[in-house]
Amino acid sequence: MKNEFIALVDCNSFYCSCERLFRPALNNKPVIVLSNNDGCAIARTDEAKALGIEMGAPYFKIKEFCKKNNVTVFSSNYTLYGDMSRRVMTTLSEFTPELEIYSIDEAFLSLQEFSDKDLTQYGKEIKFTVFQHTGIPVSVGIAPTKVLAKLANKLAKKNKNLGVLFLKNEKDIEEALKNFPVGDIWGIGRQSVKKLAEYKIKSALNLRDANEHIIQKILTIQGRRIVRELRGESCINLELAQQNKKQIISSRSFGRSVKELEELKESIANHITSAAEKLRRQKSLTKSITVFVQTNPFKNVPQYFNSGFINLLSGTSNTSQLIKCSFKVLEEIYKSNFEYKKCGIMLSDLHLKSSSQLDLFGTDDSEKDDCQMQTVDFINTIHGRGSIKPAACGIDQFWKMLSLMKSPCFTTRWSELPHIGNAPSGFNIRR
DNA sequence: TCTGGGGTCCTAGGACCC
DNA sequence: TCTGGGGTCCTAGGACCC
Repeated sequence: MKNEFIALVDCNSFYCSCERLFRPALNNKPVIVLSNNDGCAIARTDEAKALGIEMGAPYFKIKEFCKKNNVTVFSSNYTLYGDMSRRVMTTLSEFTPELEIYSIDEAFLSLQEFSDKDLTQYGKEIKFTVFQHTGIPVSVGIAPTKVLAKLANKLAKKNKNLGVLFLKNEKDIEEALKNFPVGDIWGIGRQSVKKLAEYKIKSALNLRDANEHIIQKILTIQGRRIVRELRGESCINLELAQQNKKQIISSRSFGRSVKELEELKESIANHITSAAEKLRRQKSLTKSITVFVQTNPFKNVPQYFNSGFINLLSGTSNTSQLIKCSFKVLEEIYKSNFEYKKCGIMLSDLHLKSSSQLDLFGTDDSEKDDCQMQTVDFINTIHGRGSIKPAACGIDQFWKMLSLMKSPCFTTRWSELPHIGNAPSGFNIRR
């Protein structure tokens, strides 16, 4: 076996841990964080899991239960989580020259340069330092491949006291795979579990020892890669550079049902505005805009789901132009007399602005447009997101989502900073 | 009353070409 | 009247992830 190892560091119940930072009285208590619109539970502390609250449980179904069991409930506060994530990742980058930020609460670290170290000890150091710097508890899994590191991390999470697991040789790996359900492996979802069950493949060890060709037939090339990774052969590389997005989606459910075209337009304009900001941030242009609208599938009312798209001759990242195009599509797919619950947009066919071609017959307003957009982005950076935006976005935003239990943006807004002497009970003032 | 949102990769199948 | 075969490109949809 090669002497190269990868660590996966994963924050424990990340969103809940962020909320707890400022309410230490909630330590060791059940806490959950809800999705947008206060729809369902998307993060749970161990105490909440122990009470039987499932991932994705609709809040309206567990509301009473939470009240009865003193579960503290938060709406999601992505500004806070994003900021804490940045701090965690900065700390992690001190431990390796090669870091892949995999998601808001997870990162892979190449430990190639440290193979002479005691990696269990190194894992403990990582865990301790992240906690010291940010207050966020993490678990660390270390193994020869990404799939095995993910697996080690899951096992590390079960061992609260240590929270670090290093699979250093064949024996450790075999031991870990033996009782590990195949469905808990990274990349094996529900459909794959069903297919594998037909071949009596139930544990990670079964999968590792299965015939590669058969696995490729039933799970495509991705499945085959997983088998190899389980055998300790690395075939999923670390992605060190932040990749540009290949598509940008913005969509959201409404706080209430929406019927009028004008109302949908306002929402679509907002989606376009935020997607276009992201597009400009990565210095790209889009050539294809998709718009979709949808009624509430959980409600017993006439259902309608439709989407349409428009292809542009030349790429753009200009918000006004994108709004104009999206309205055209929306008008085509809109039908009156439906109660809409959700709508959204997708920008695809993205390419770097530097490599774009001009529309042969179009007039080139791009310089003027660029200047205007740069000014808008600049003002919003200085004065906060949404300080200025197109009139089409509306002002009162009646359709806006619910977020009734949101914590303040402690770390990113001066106005929401905790005050000494005026703090809620159990408040922790941090530097 | 109340069920998230944003992404990627892979494959099958159609369109088209020679 | 004949009703091939191989190649490429594109897209929709499935599956999966956090």
